[in-house]
Amino acid sequence: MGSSSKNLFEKFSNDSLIVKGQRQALEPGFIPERLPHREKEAELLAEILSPSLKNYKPSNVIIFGKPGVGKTSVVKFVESEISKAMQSRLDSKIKLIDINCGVVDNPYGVLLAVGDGLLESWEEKLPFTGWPLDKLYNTVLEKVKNFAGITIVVLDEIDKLVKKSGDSVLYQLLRINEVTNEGRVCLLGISNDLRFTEYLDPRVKSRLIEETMVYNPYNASQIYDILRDRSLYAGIADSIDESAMKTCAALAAQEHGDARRAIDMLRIAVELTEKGNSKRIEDNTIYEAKNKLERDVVVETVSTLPLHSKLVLFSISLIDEIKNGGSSNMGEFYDLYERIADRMGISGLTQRRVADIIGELTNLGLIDSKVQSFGRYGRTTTATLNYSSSRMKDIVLSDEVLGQLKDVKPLQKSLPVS
DNA sequence: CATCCACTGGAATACCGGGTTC
DNA sequence: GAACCCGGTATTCCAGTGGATG
Repeated sequence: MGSSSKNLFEKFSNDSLIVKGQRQALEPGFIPERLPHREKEAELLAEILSPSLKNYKPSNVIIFGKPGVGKTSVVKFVESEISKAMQSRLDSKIKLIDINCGVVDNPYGVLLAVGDGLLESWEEKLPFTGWPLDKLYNTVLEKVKNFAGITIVVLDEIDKLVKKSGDSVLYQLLRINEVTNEGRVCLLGISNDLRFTEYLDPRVKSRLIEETMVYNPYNASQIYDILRDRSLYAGIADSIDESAMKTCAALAAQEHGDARRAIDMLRIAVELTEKGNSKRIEDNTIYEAKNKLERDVVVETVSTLPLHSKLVLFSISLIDEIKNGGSSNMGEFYDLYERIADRMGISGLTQRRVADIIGELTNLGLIDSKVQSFGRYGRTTTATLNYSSSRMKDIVLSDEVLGQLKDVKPLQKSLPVS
């Protein structure tokens, strides 16, 4: 590489022309001290959880709301307030345990996280696999008893956990309070999906959902206030056009009132402006940022796909290409997929599995798919690409292993016109 | 209303990482 | 430390099902 005398990081560490405050205020994980338009929610949640300060078990709570409506922020905020309040009350014993069920979505993992959360500093961590579940459960139970305080378990994206692994862990955690009086467990669930409770056993449901809160999407002016607040933290308020901020808020409001998205857009707009050595963020910077964000999301999701999913996507792209944007059915893309896998010396998955992969790709928004029935002639799943086939191909082919497919063309077999 | 294709749910299998037992 | 137990994950295997059309 270059051997310039400059330090590699020099050009990155220069003071920004735009960001004069905390840059983290524009990052996804940032928890501000103020929560514009969520003050009441934070207060209510604090009220619900307040018995814990007096060593009583608070009601279990579920918070519902679409992505980016401040659920996690409110919870994190209230958590930190509880921690602060605890310091002035020596009589309260509270343990806060955060579990992201998007990452940990199986019973073992959840129990493990609770157990590890209750670990005394000198204790060894629990094994992350190997133990029978009941043994793990019993150790966790012991730890709850030993702690003899209020253990608040926050289950972010709890709907994912339930959809994947059922409600058995929830049942176990809830049961702790019936098995012992030394130490209480309080569950706080956060869910994107209003209907996930349908998957719950009625007994779990009634005990888990003692309180519910529903957070509504933000409207444009609320998002504007949030952006304004963040831009103050980040010290960029002077560098951004009023109308750019409004545009940013309006764009995000259109998409389900997702404040996270608005902040992402703002952050990218800042980065673009810095790269362009410009000093002001204007309307068009926001539009650029929006495009970049969308591109990045597609690249990110496609490039992290498992090999076979990529192959399936690639097959659909190829067919899309030769059909000039047409959709393809299971017969077509499965056939092609098998040939491609064969050519790479990989054994192809069964059609059953590919059907599931189609479902996954559809959930990710990369393709659209639906089952079509042709009556007497059976039925099939048809898939349509949501992005241009050339772009999709490029992204898939950027995979190390898949680069060798650059020259692959689908054999021009009989492709029935739909 | 039978028919046809493949969709679909669930059980079965294989494999992995890691603890436990003797 | 070999053999076995345990739970998780990925995939296959199999049988039952769906639904428009002819």
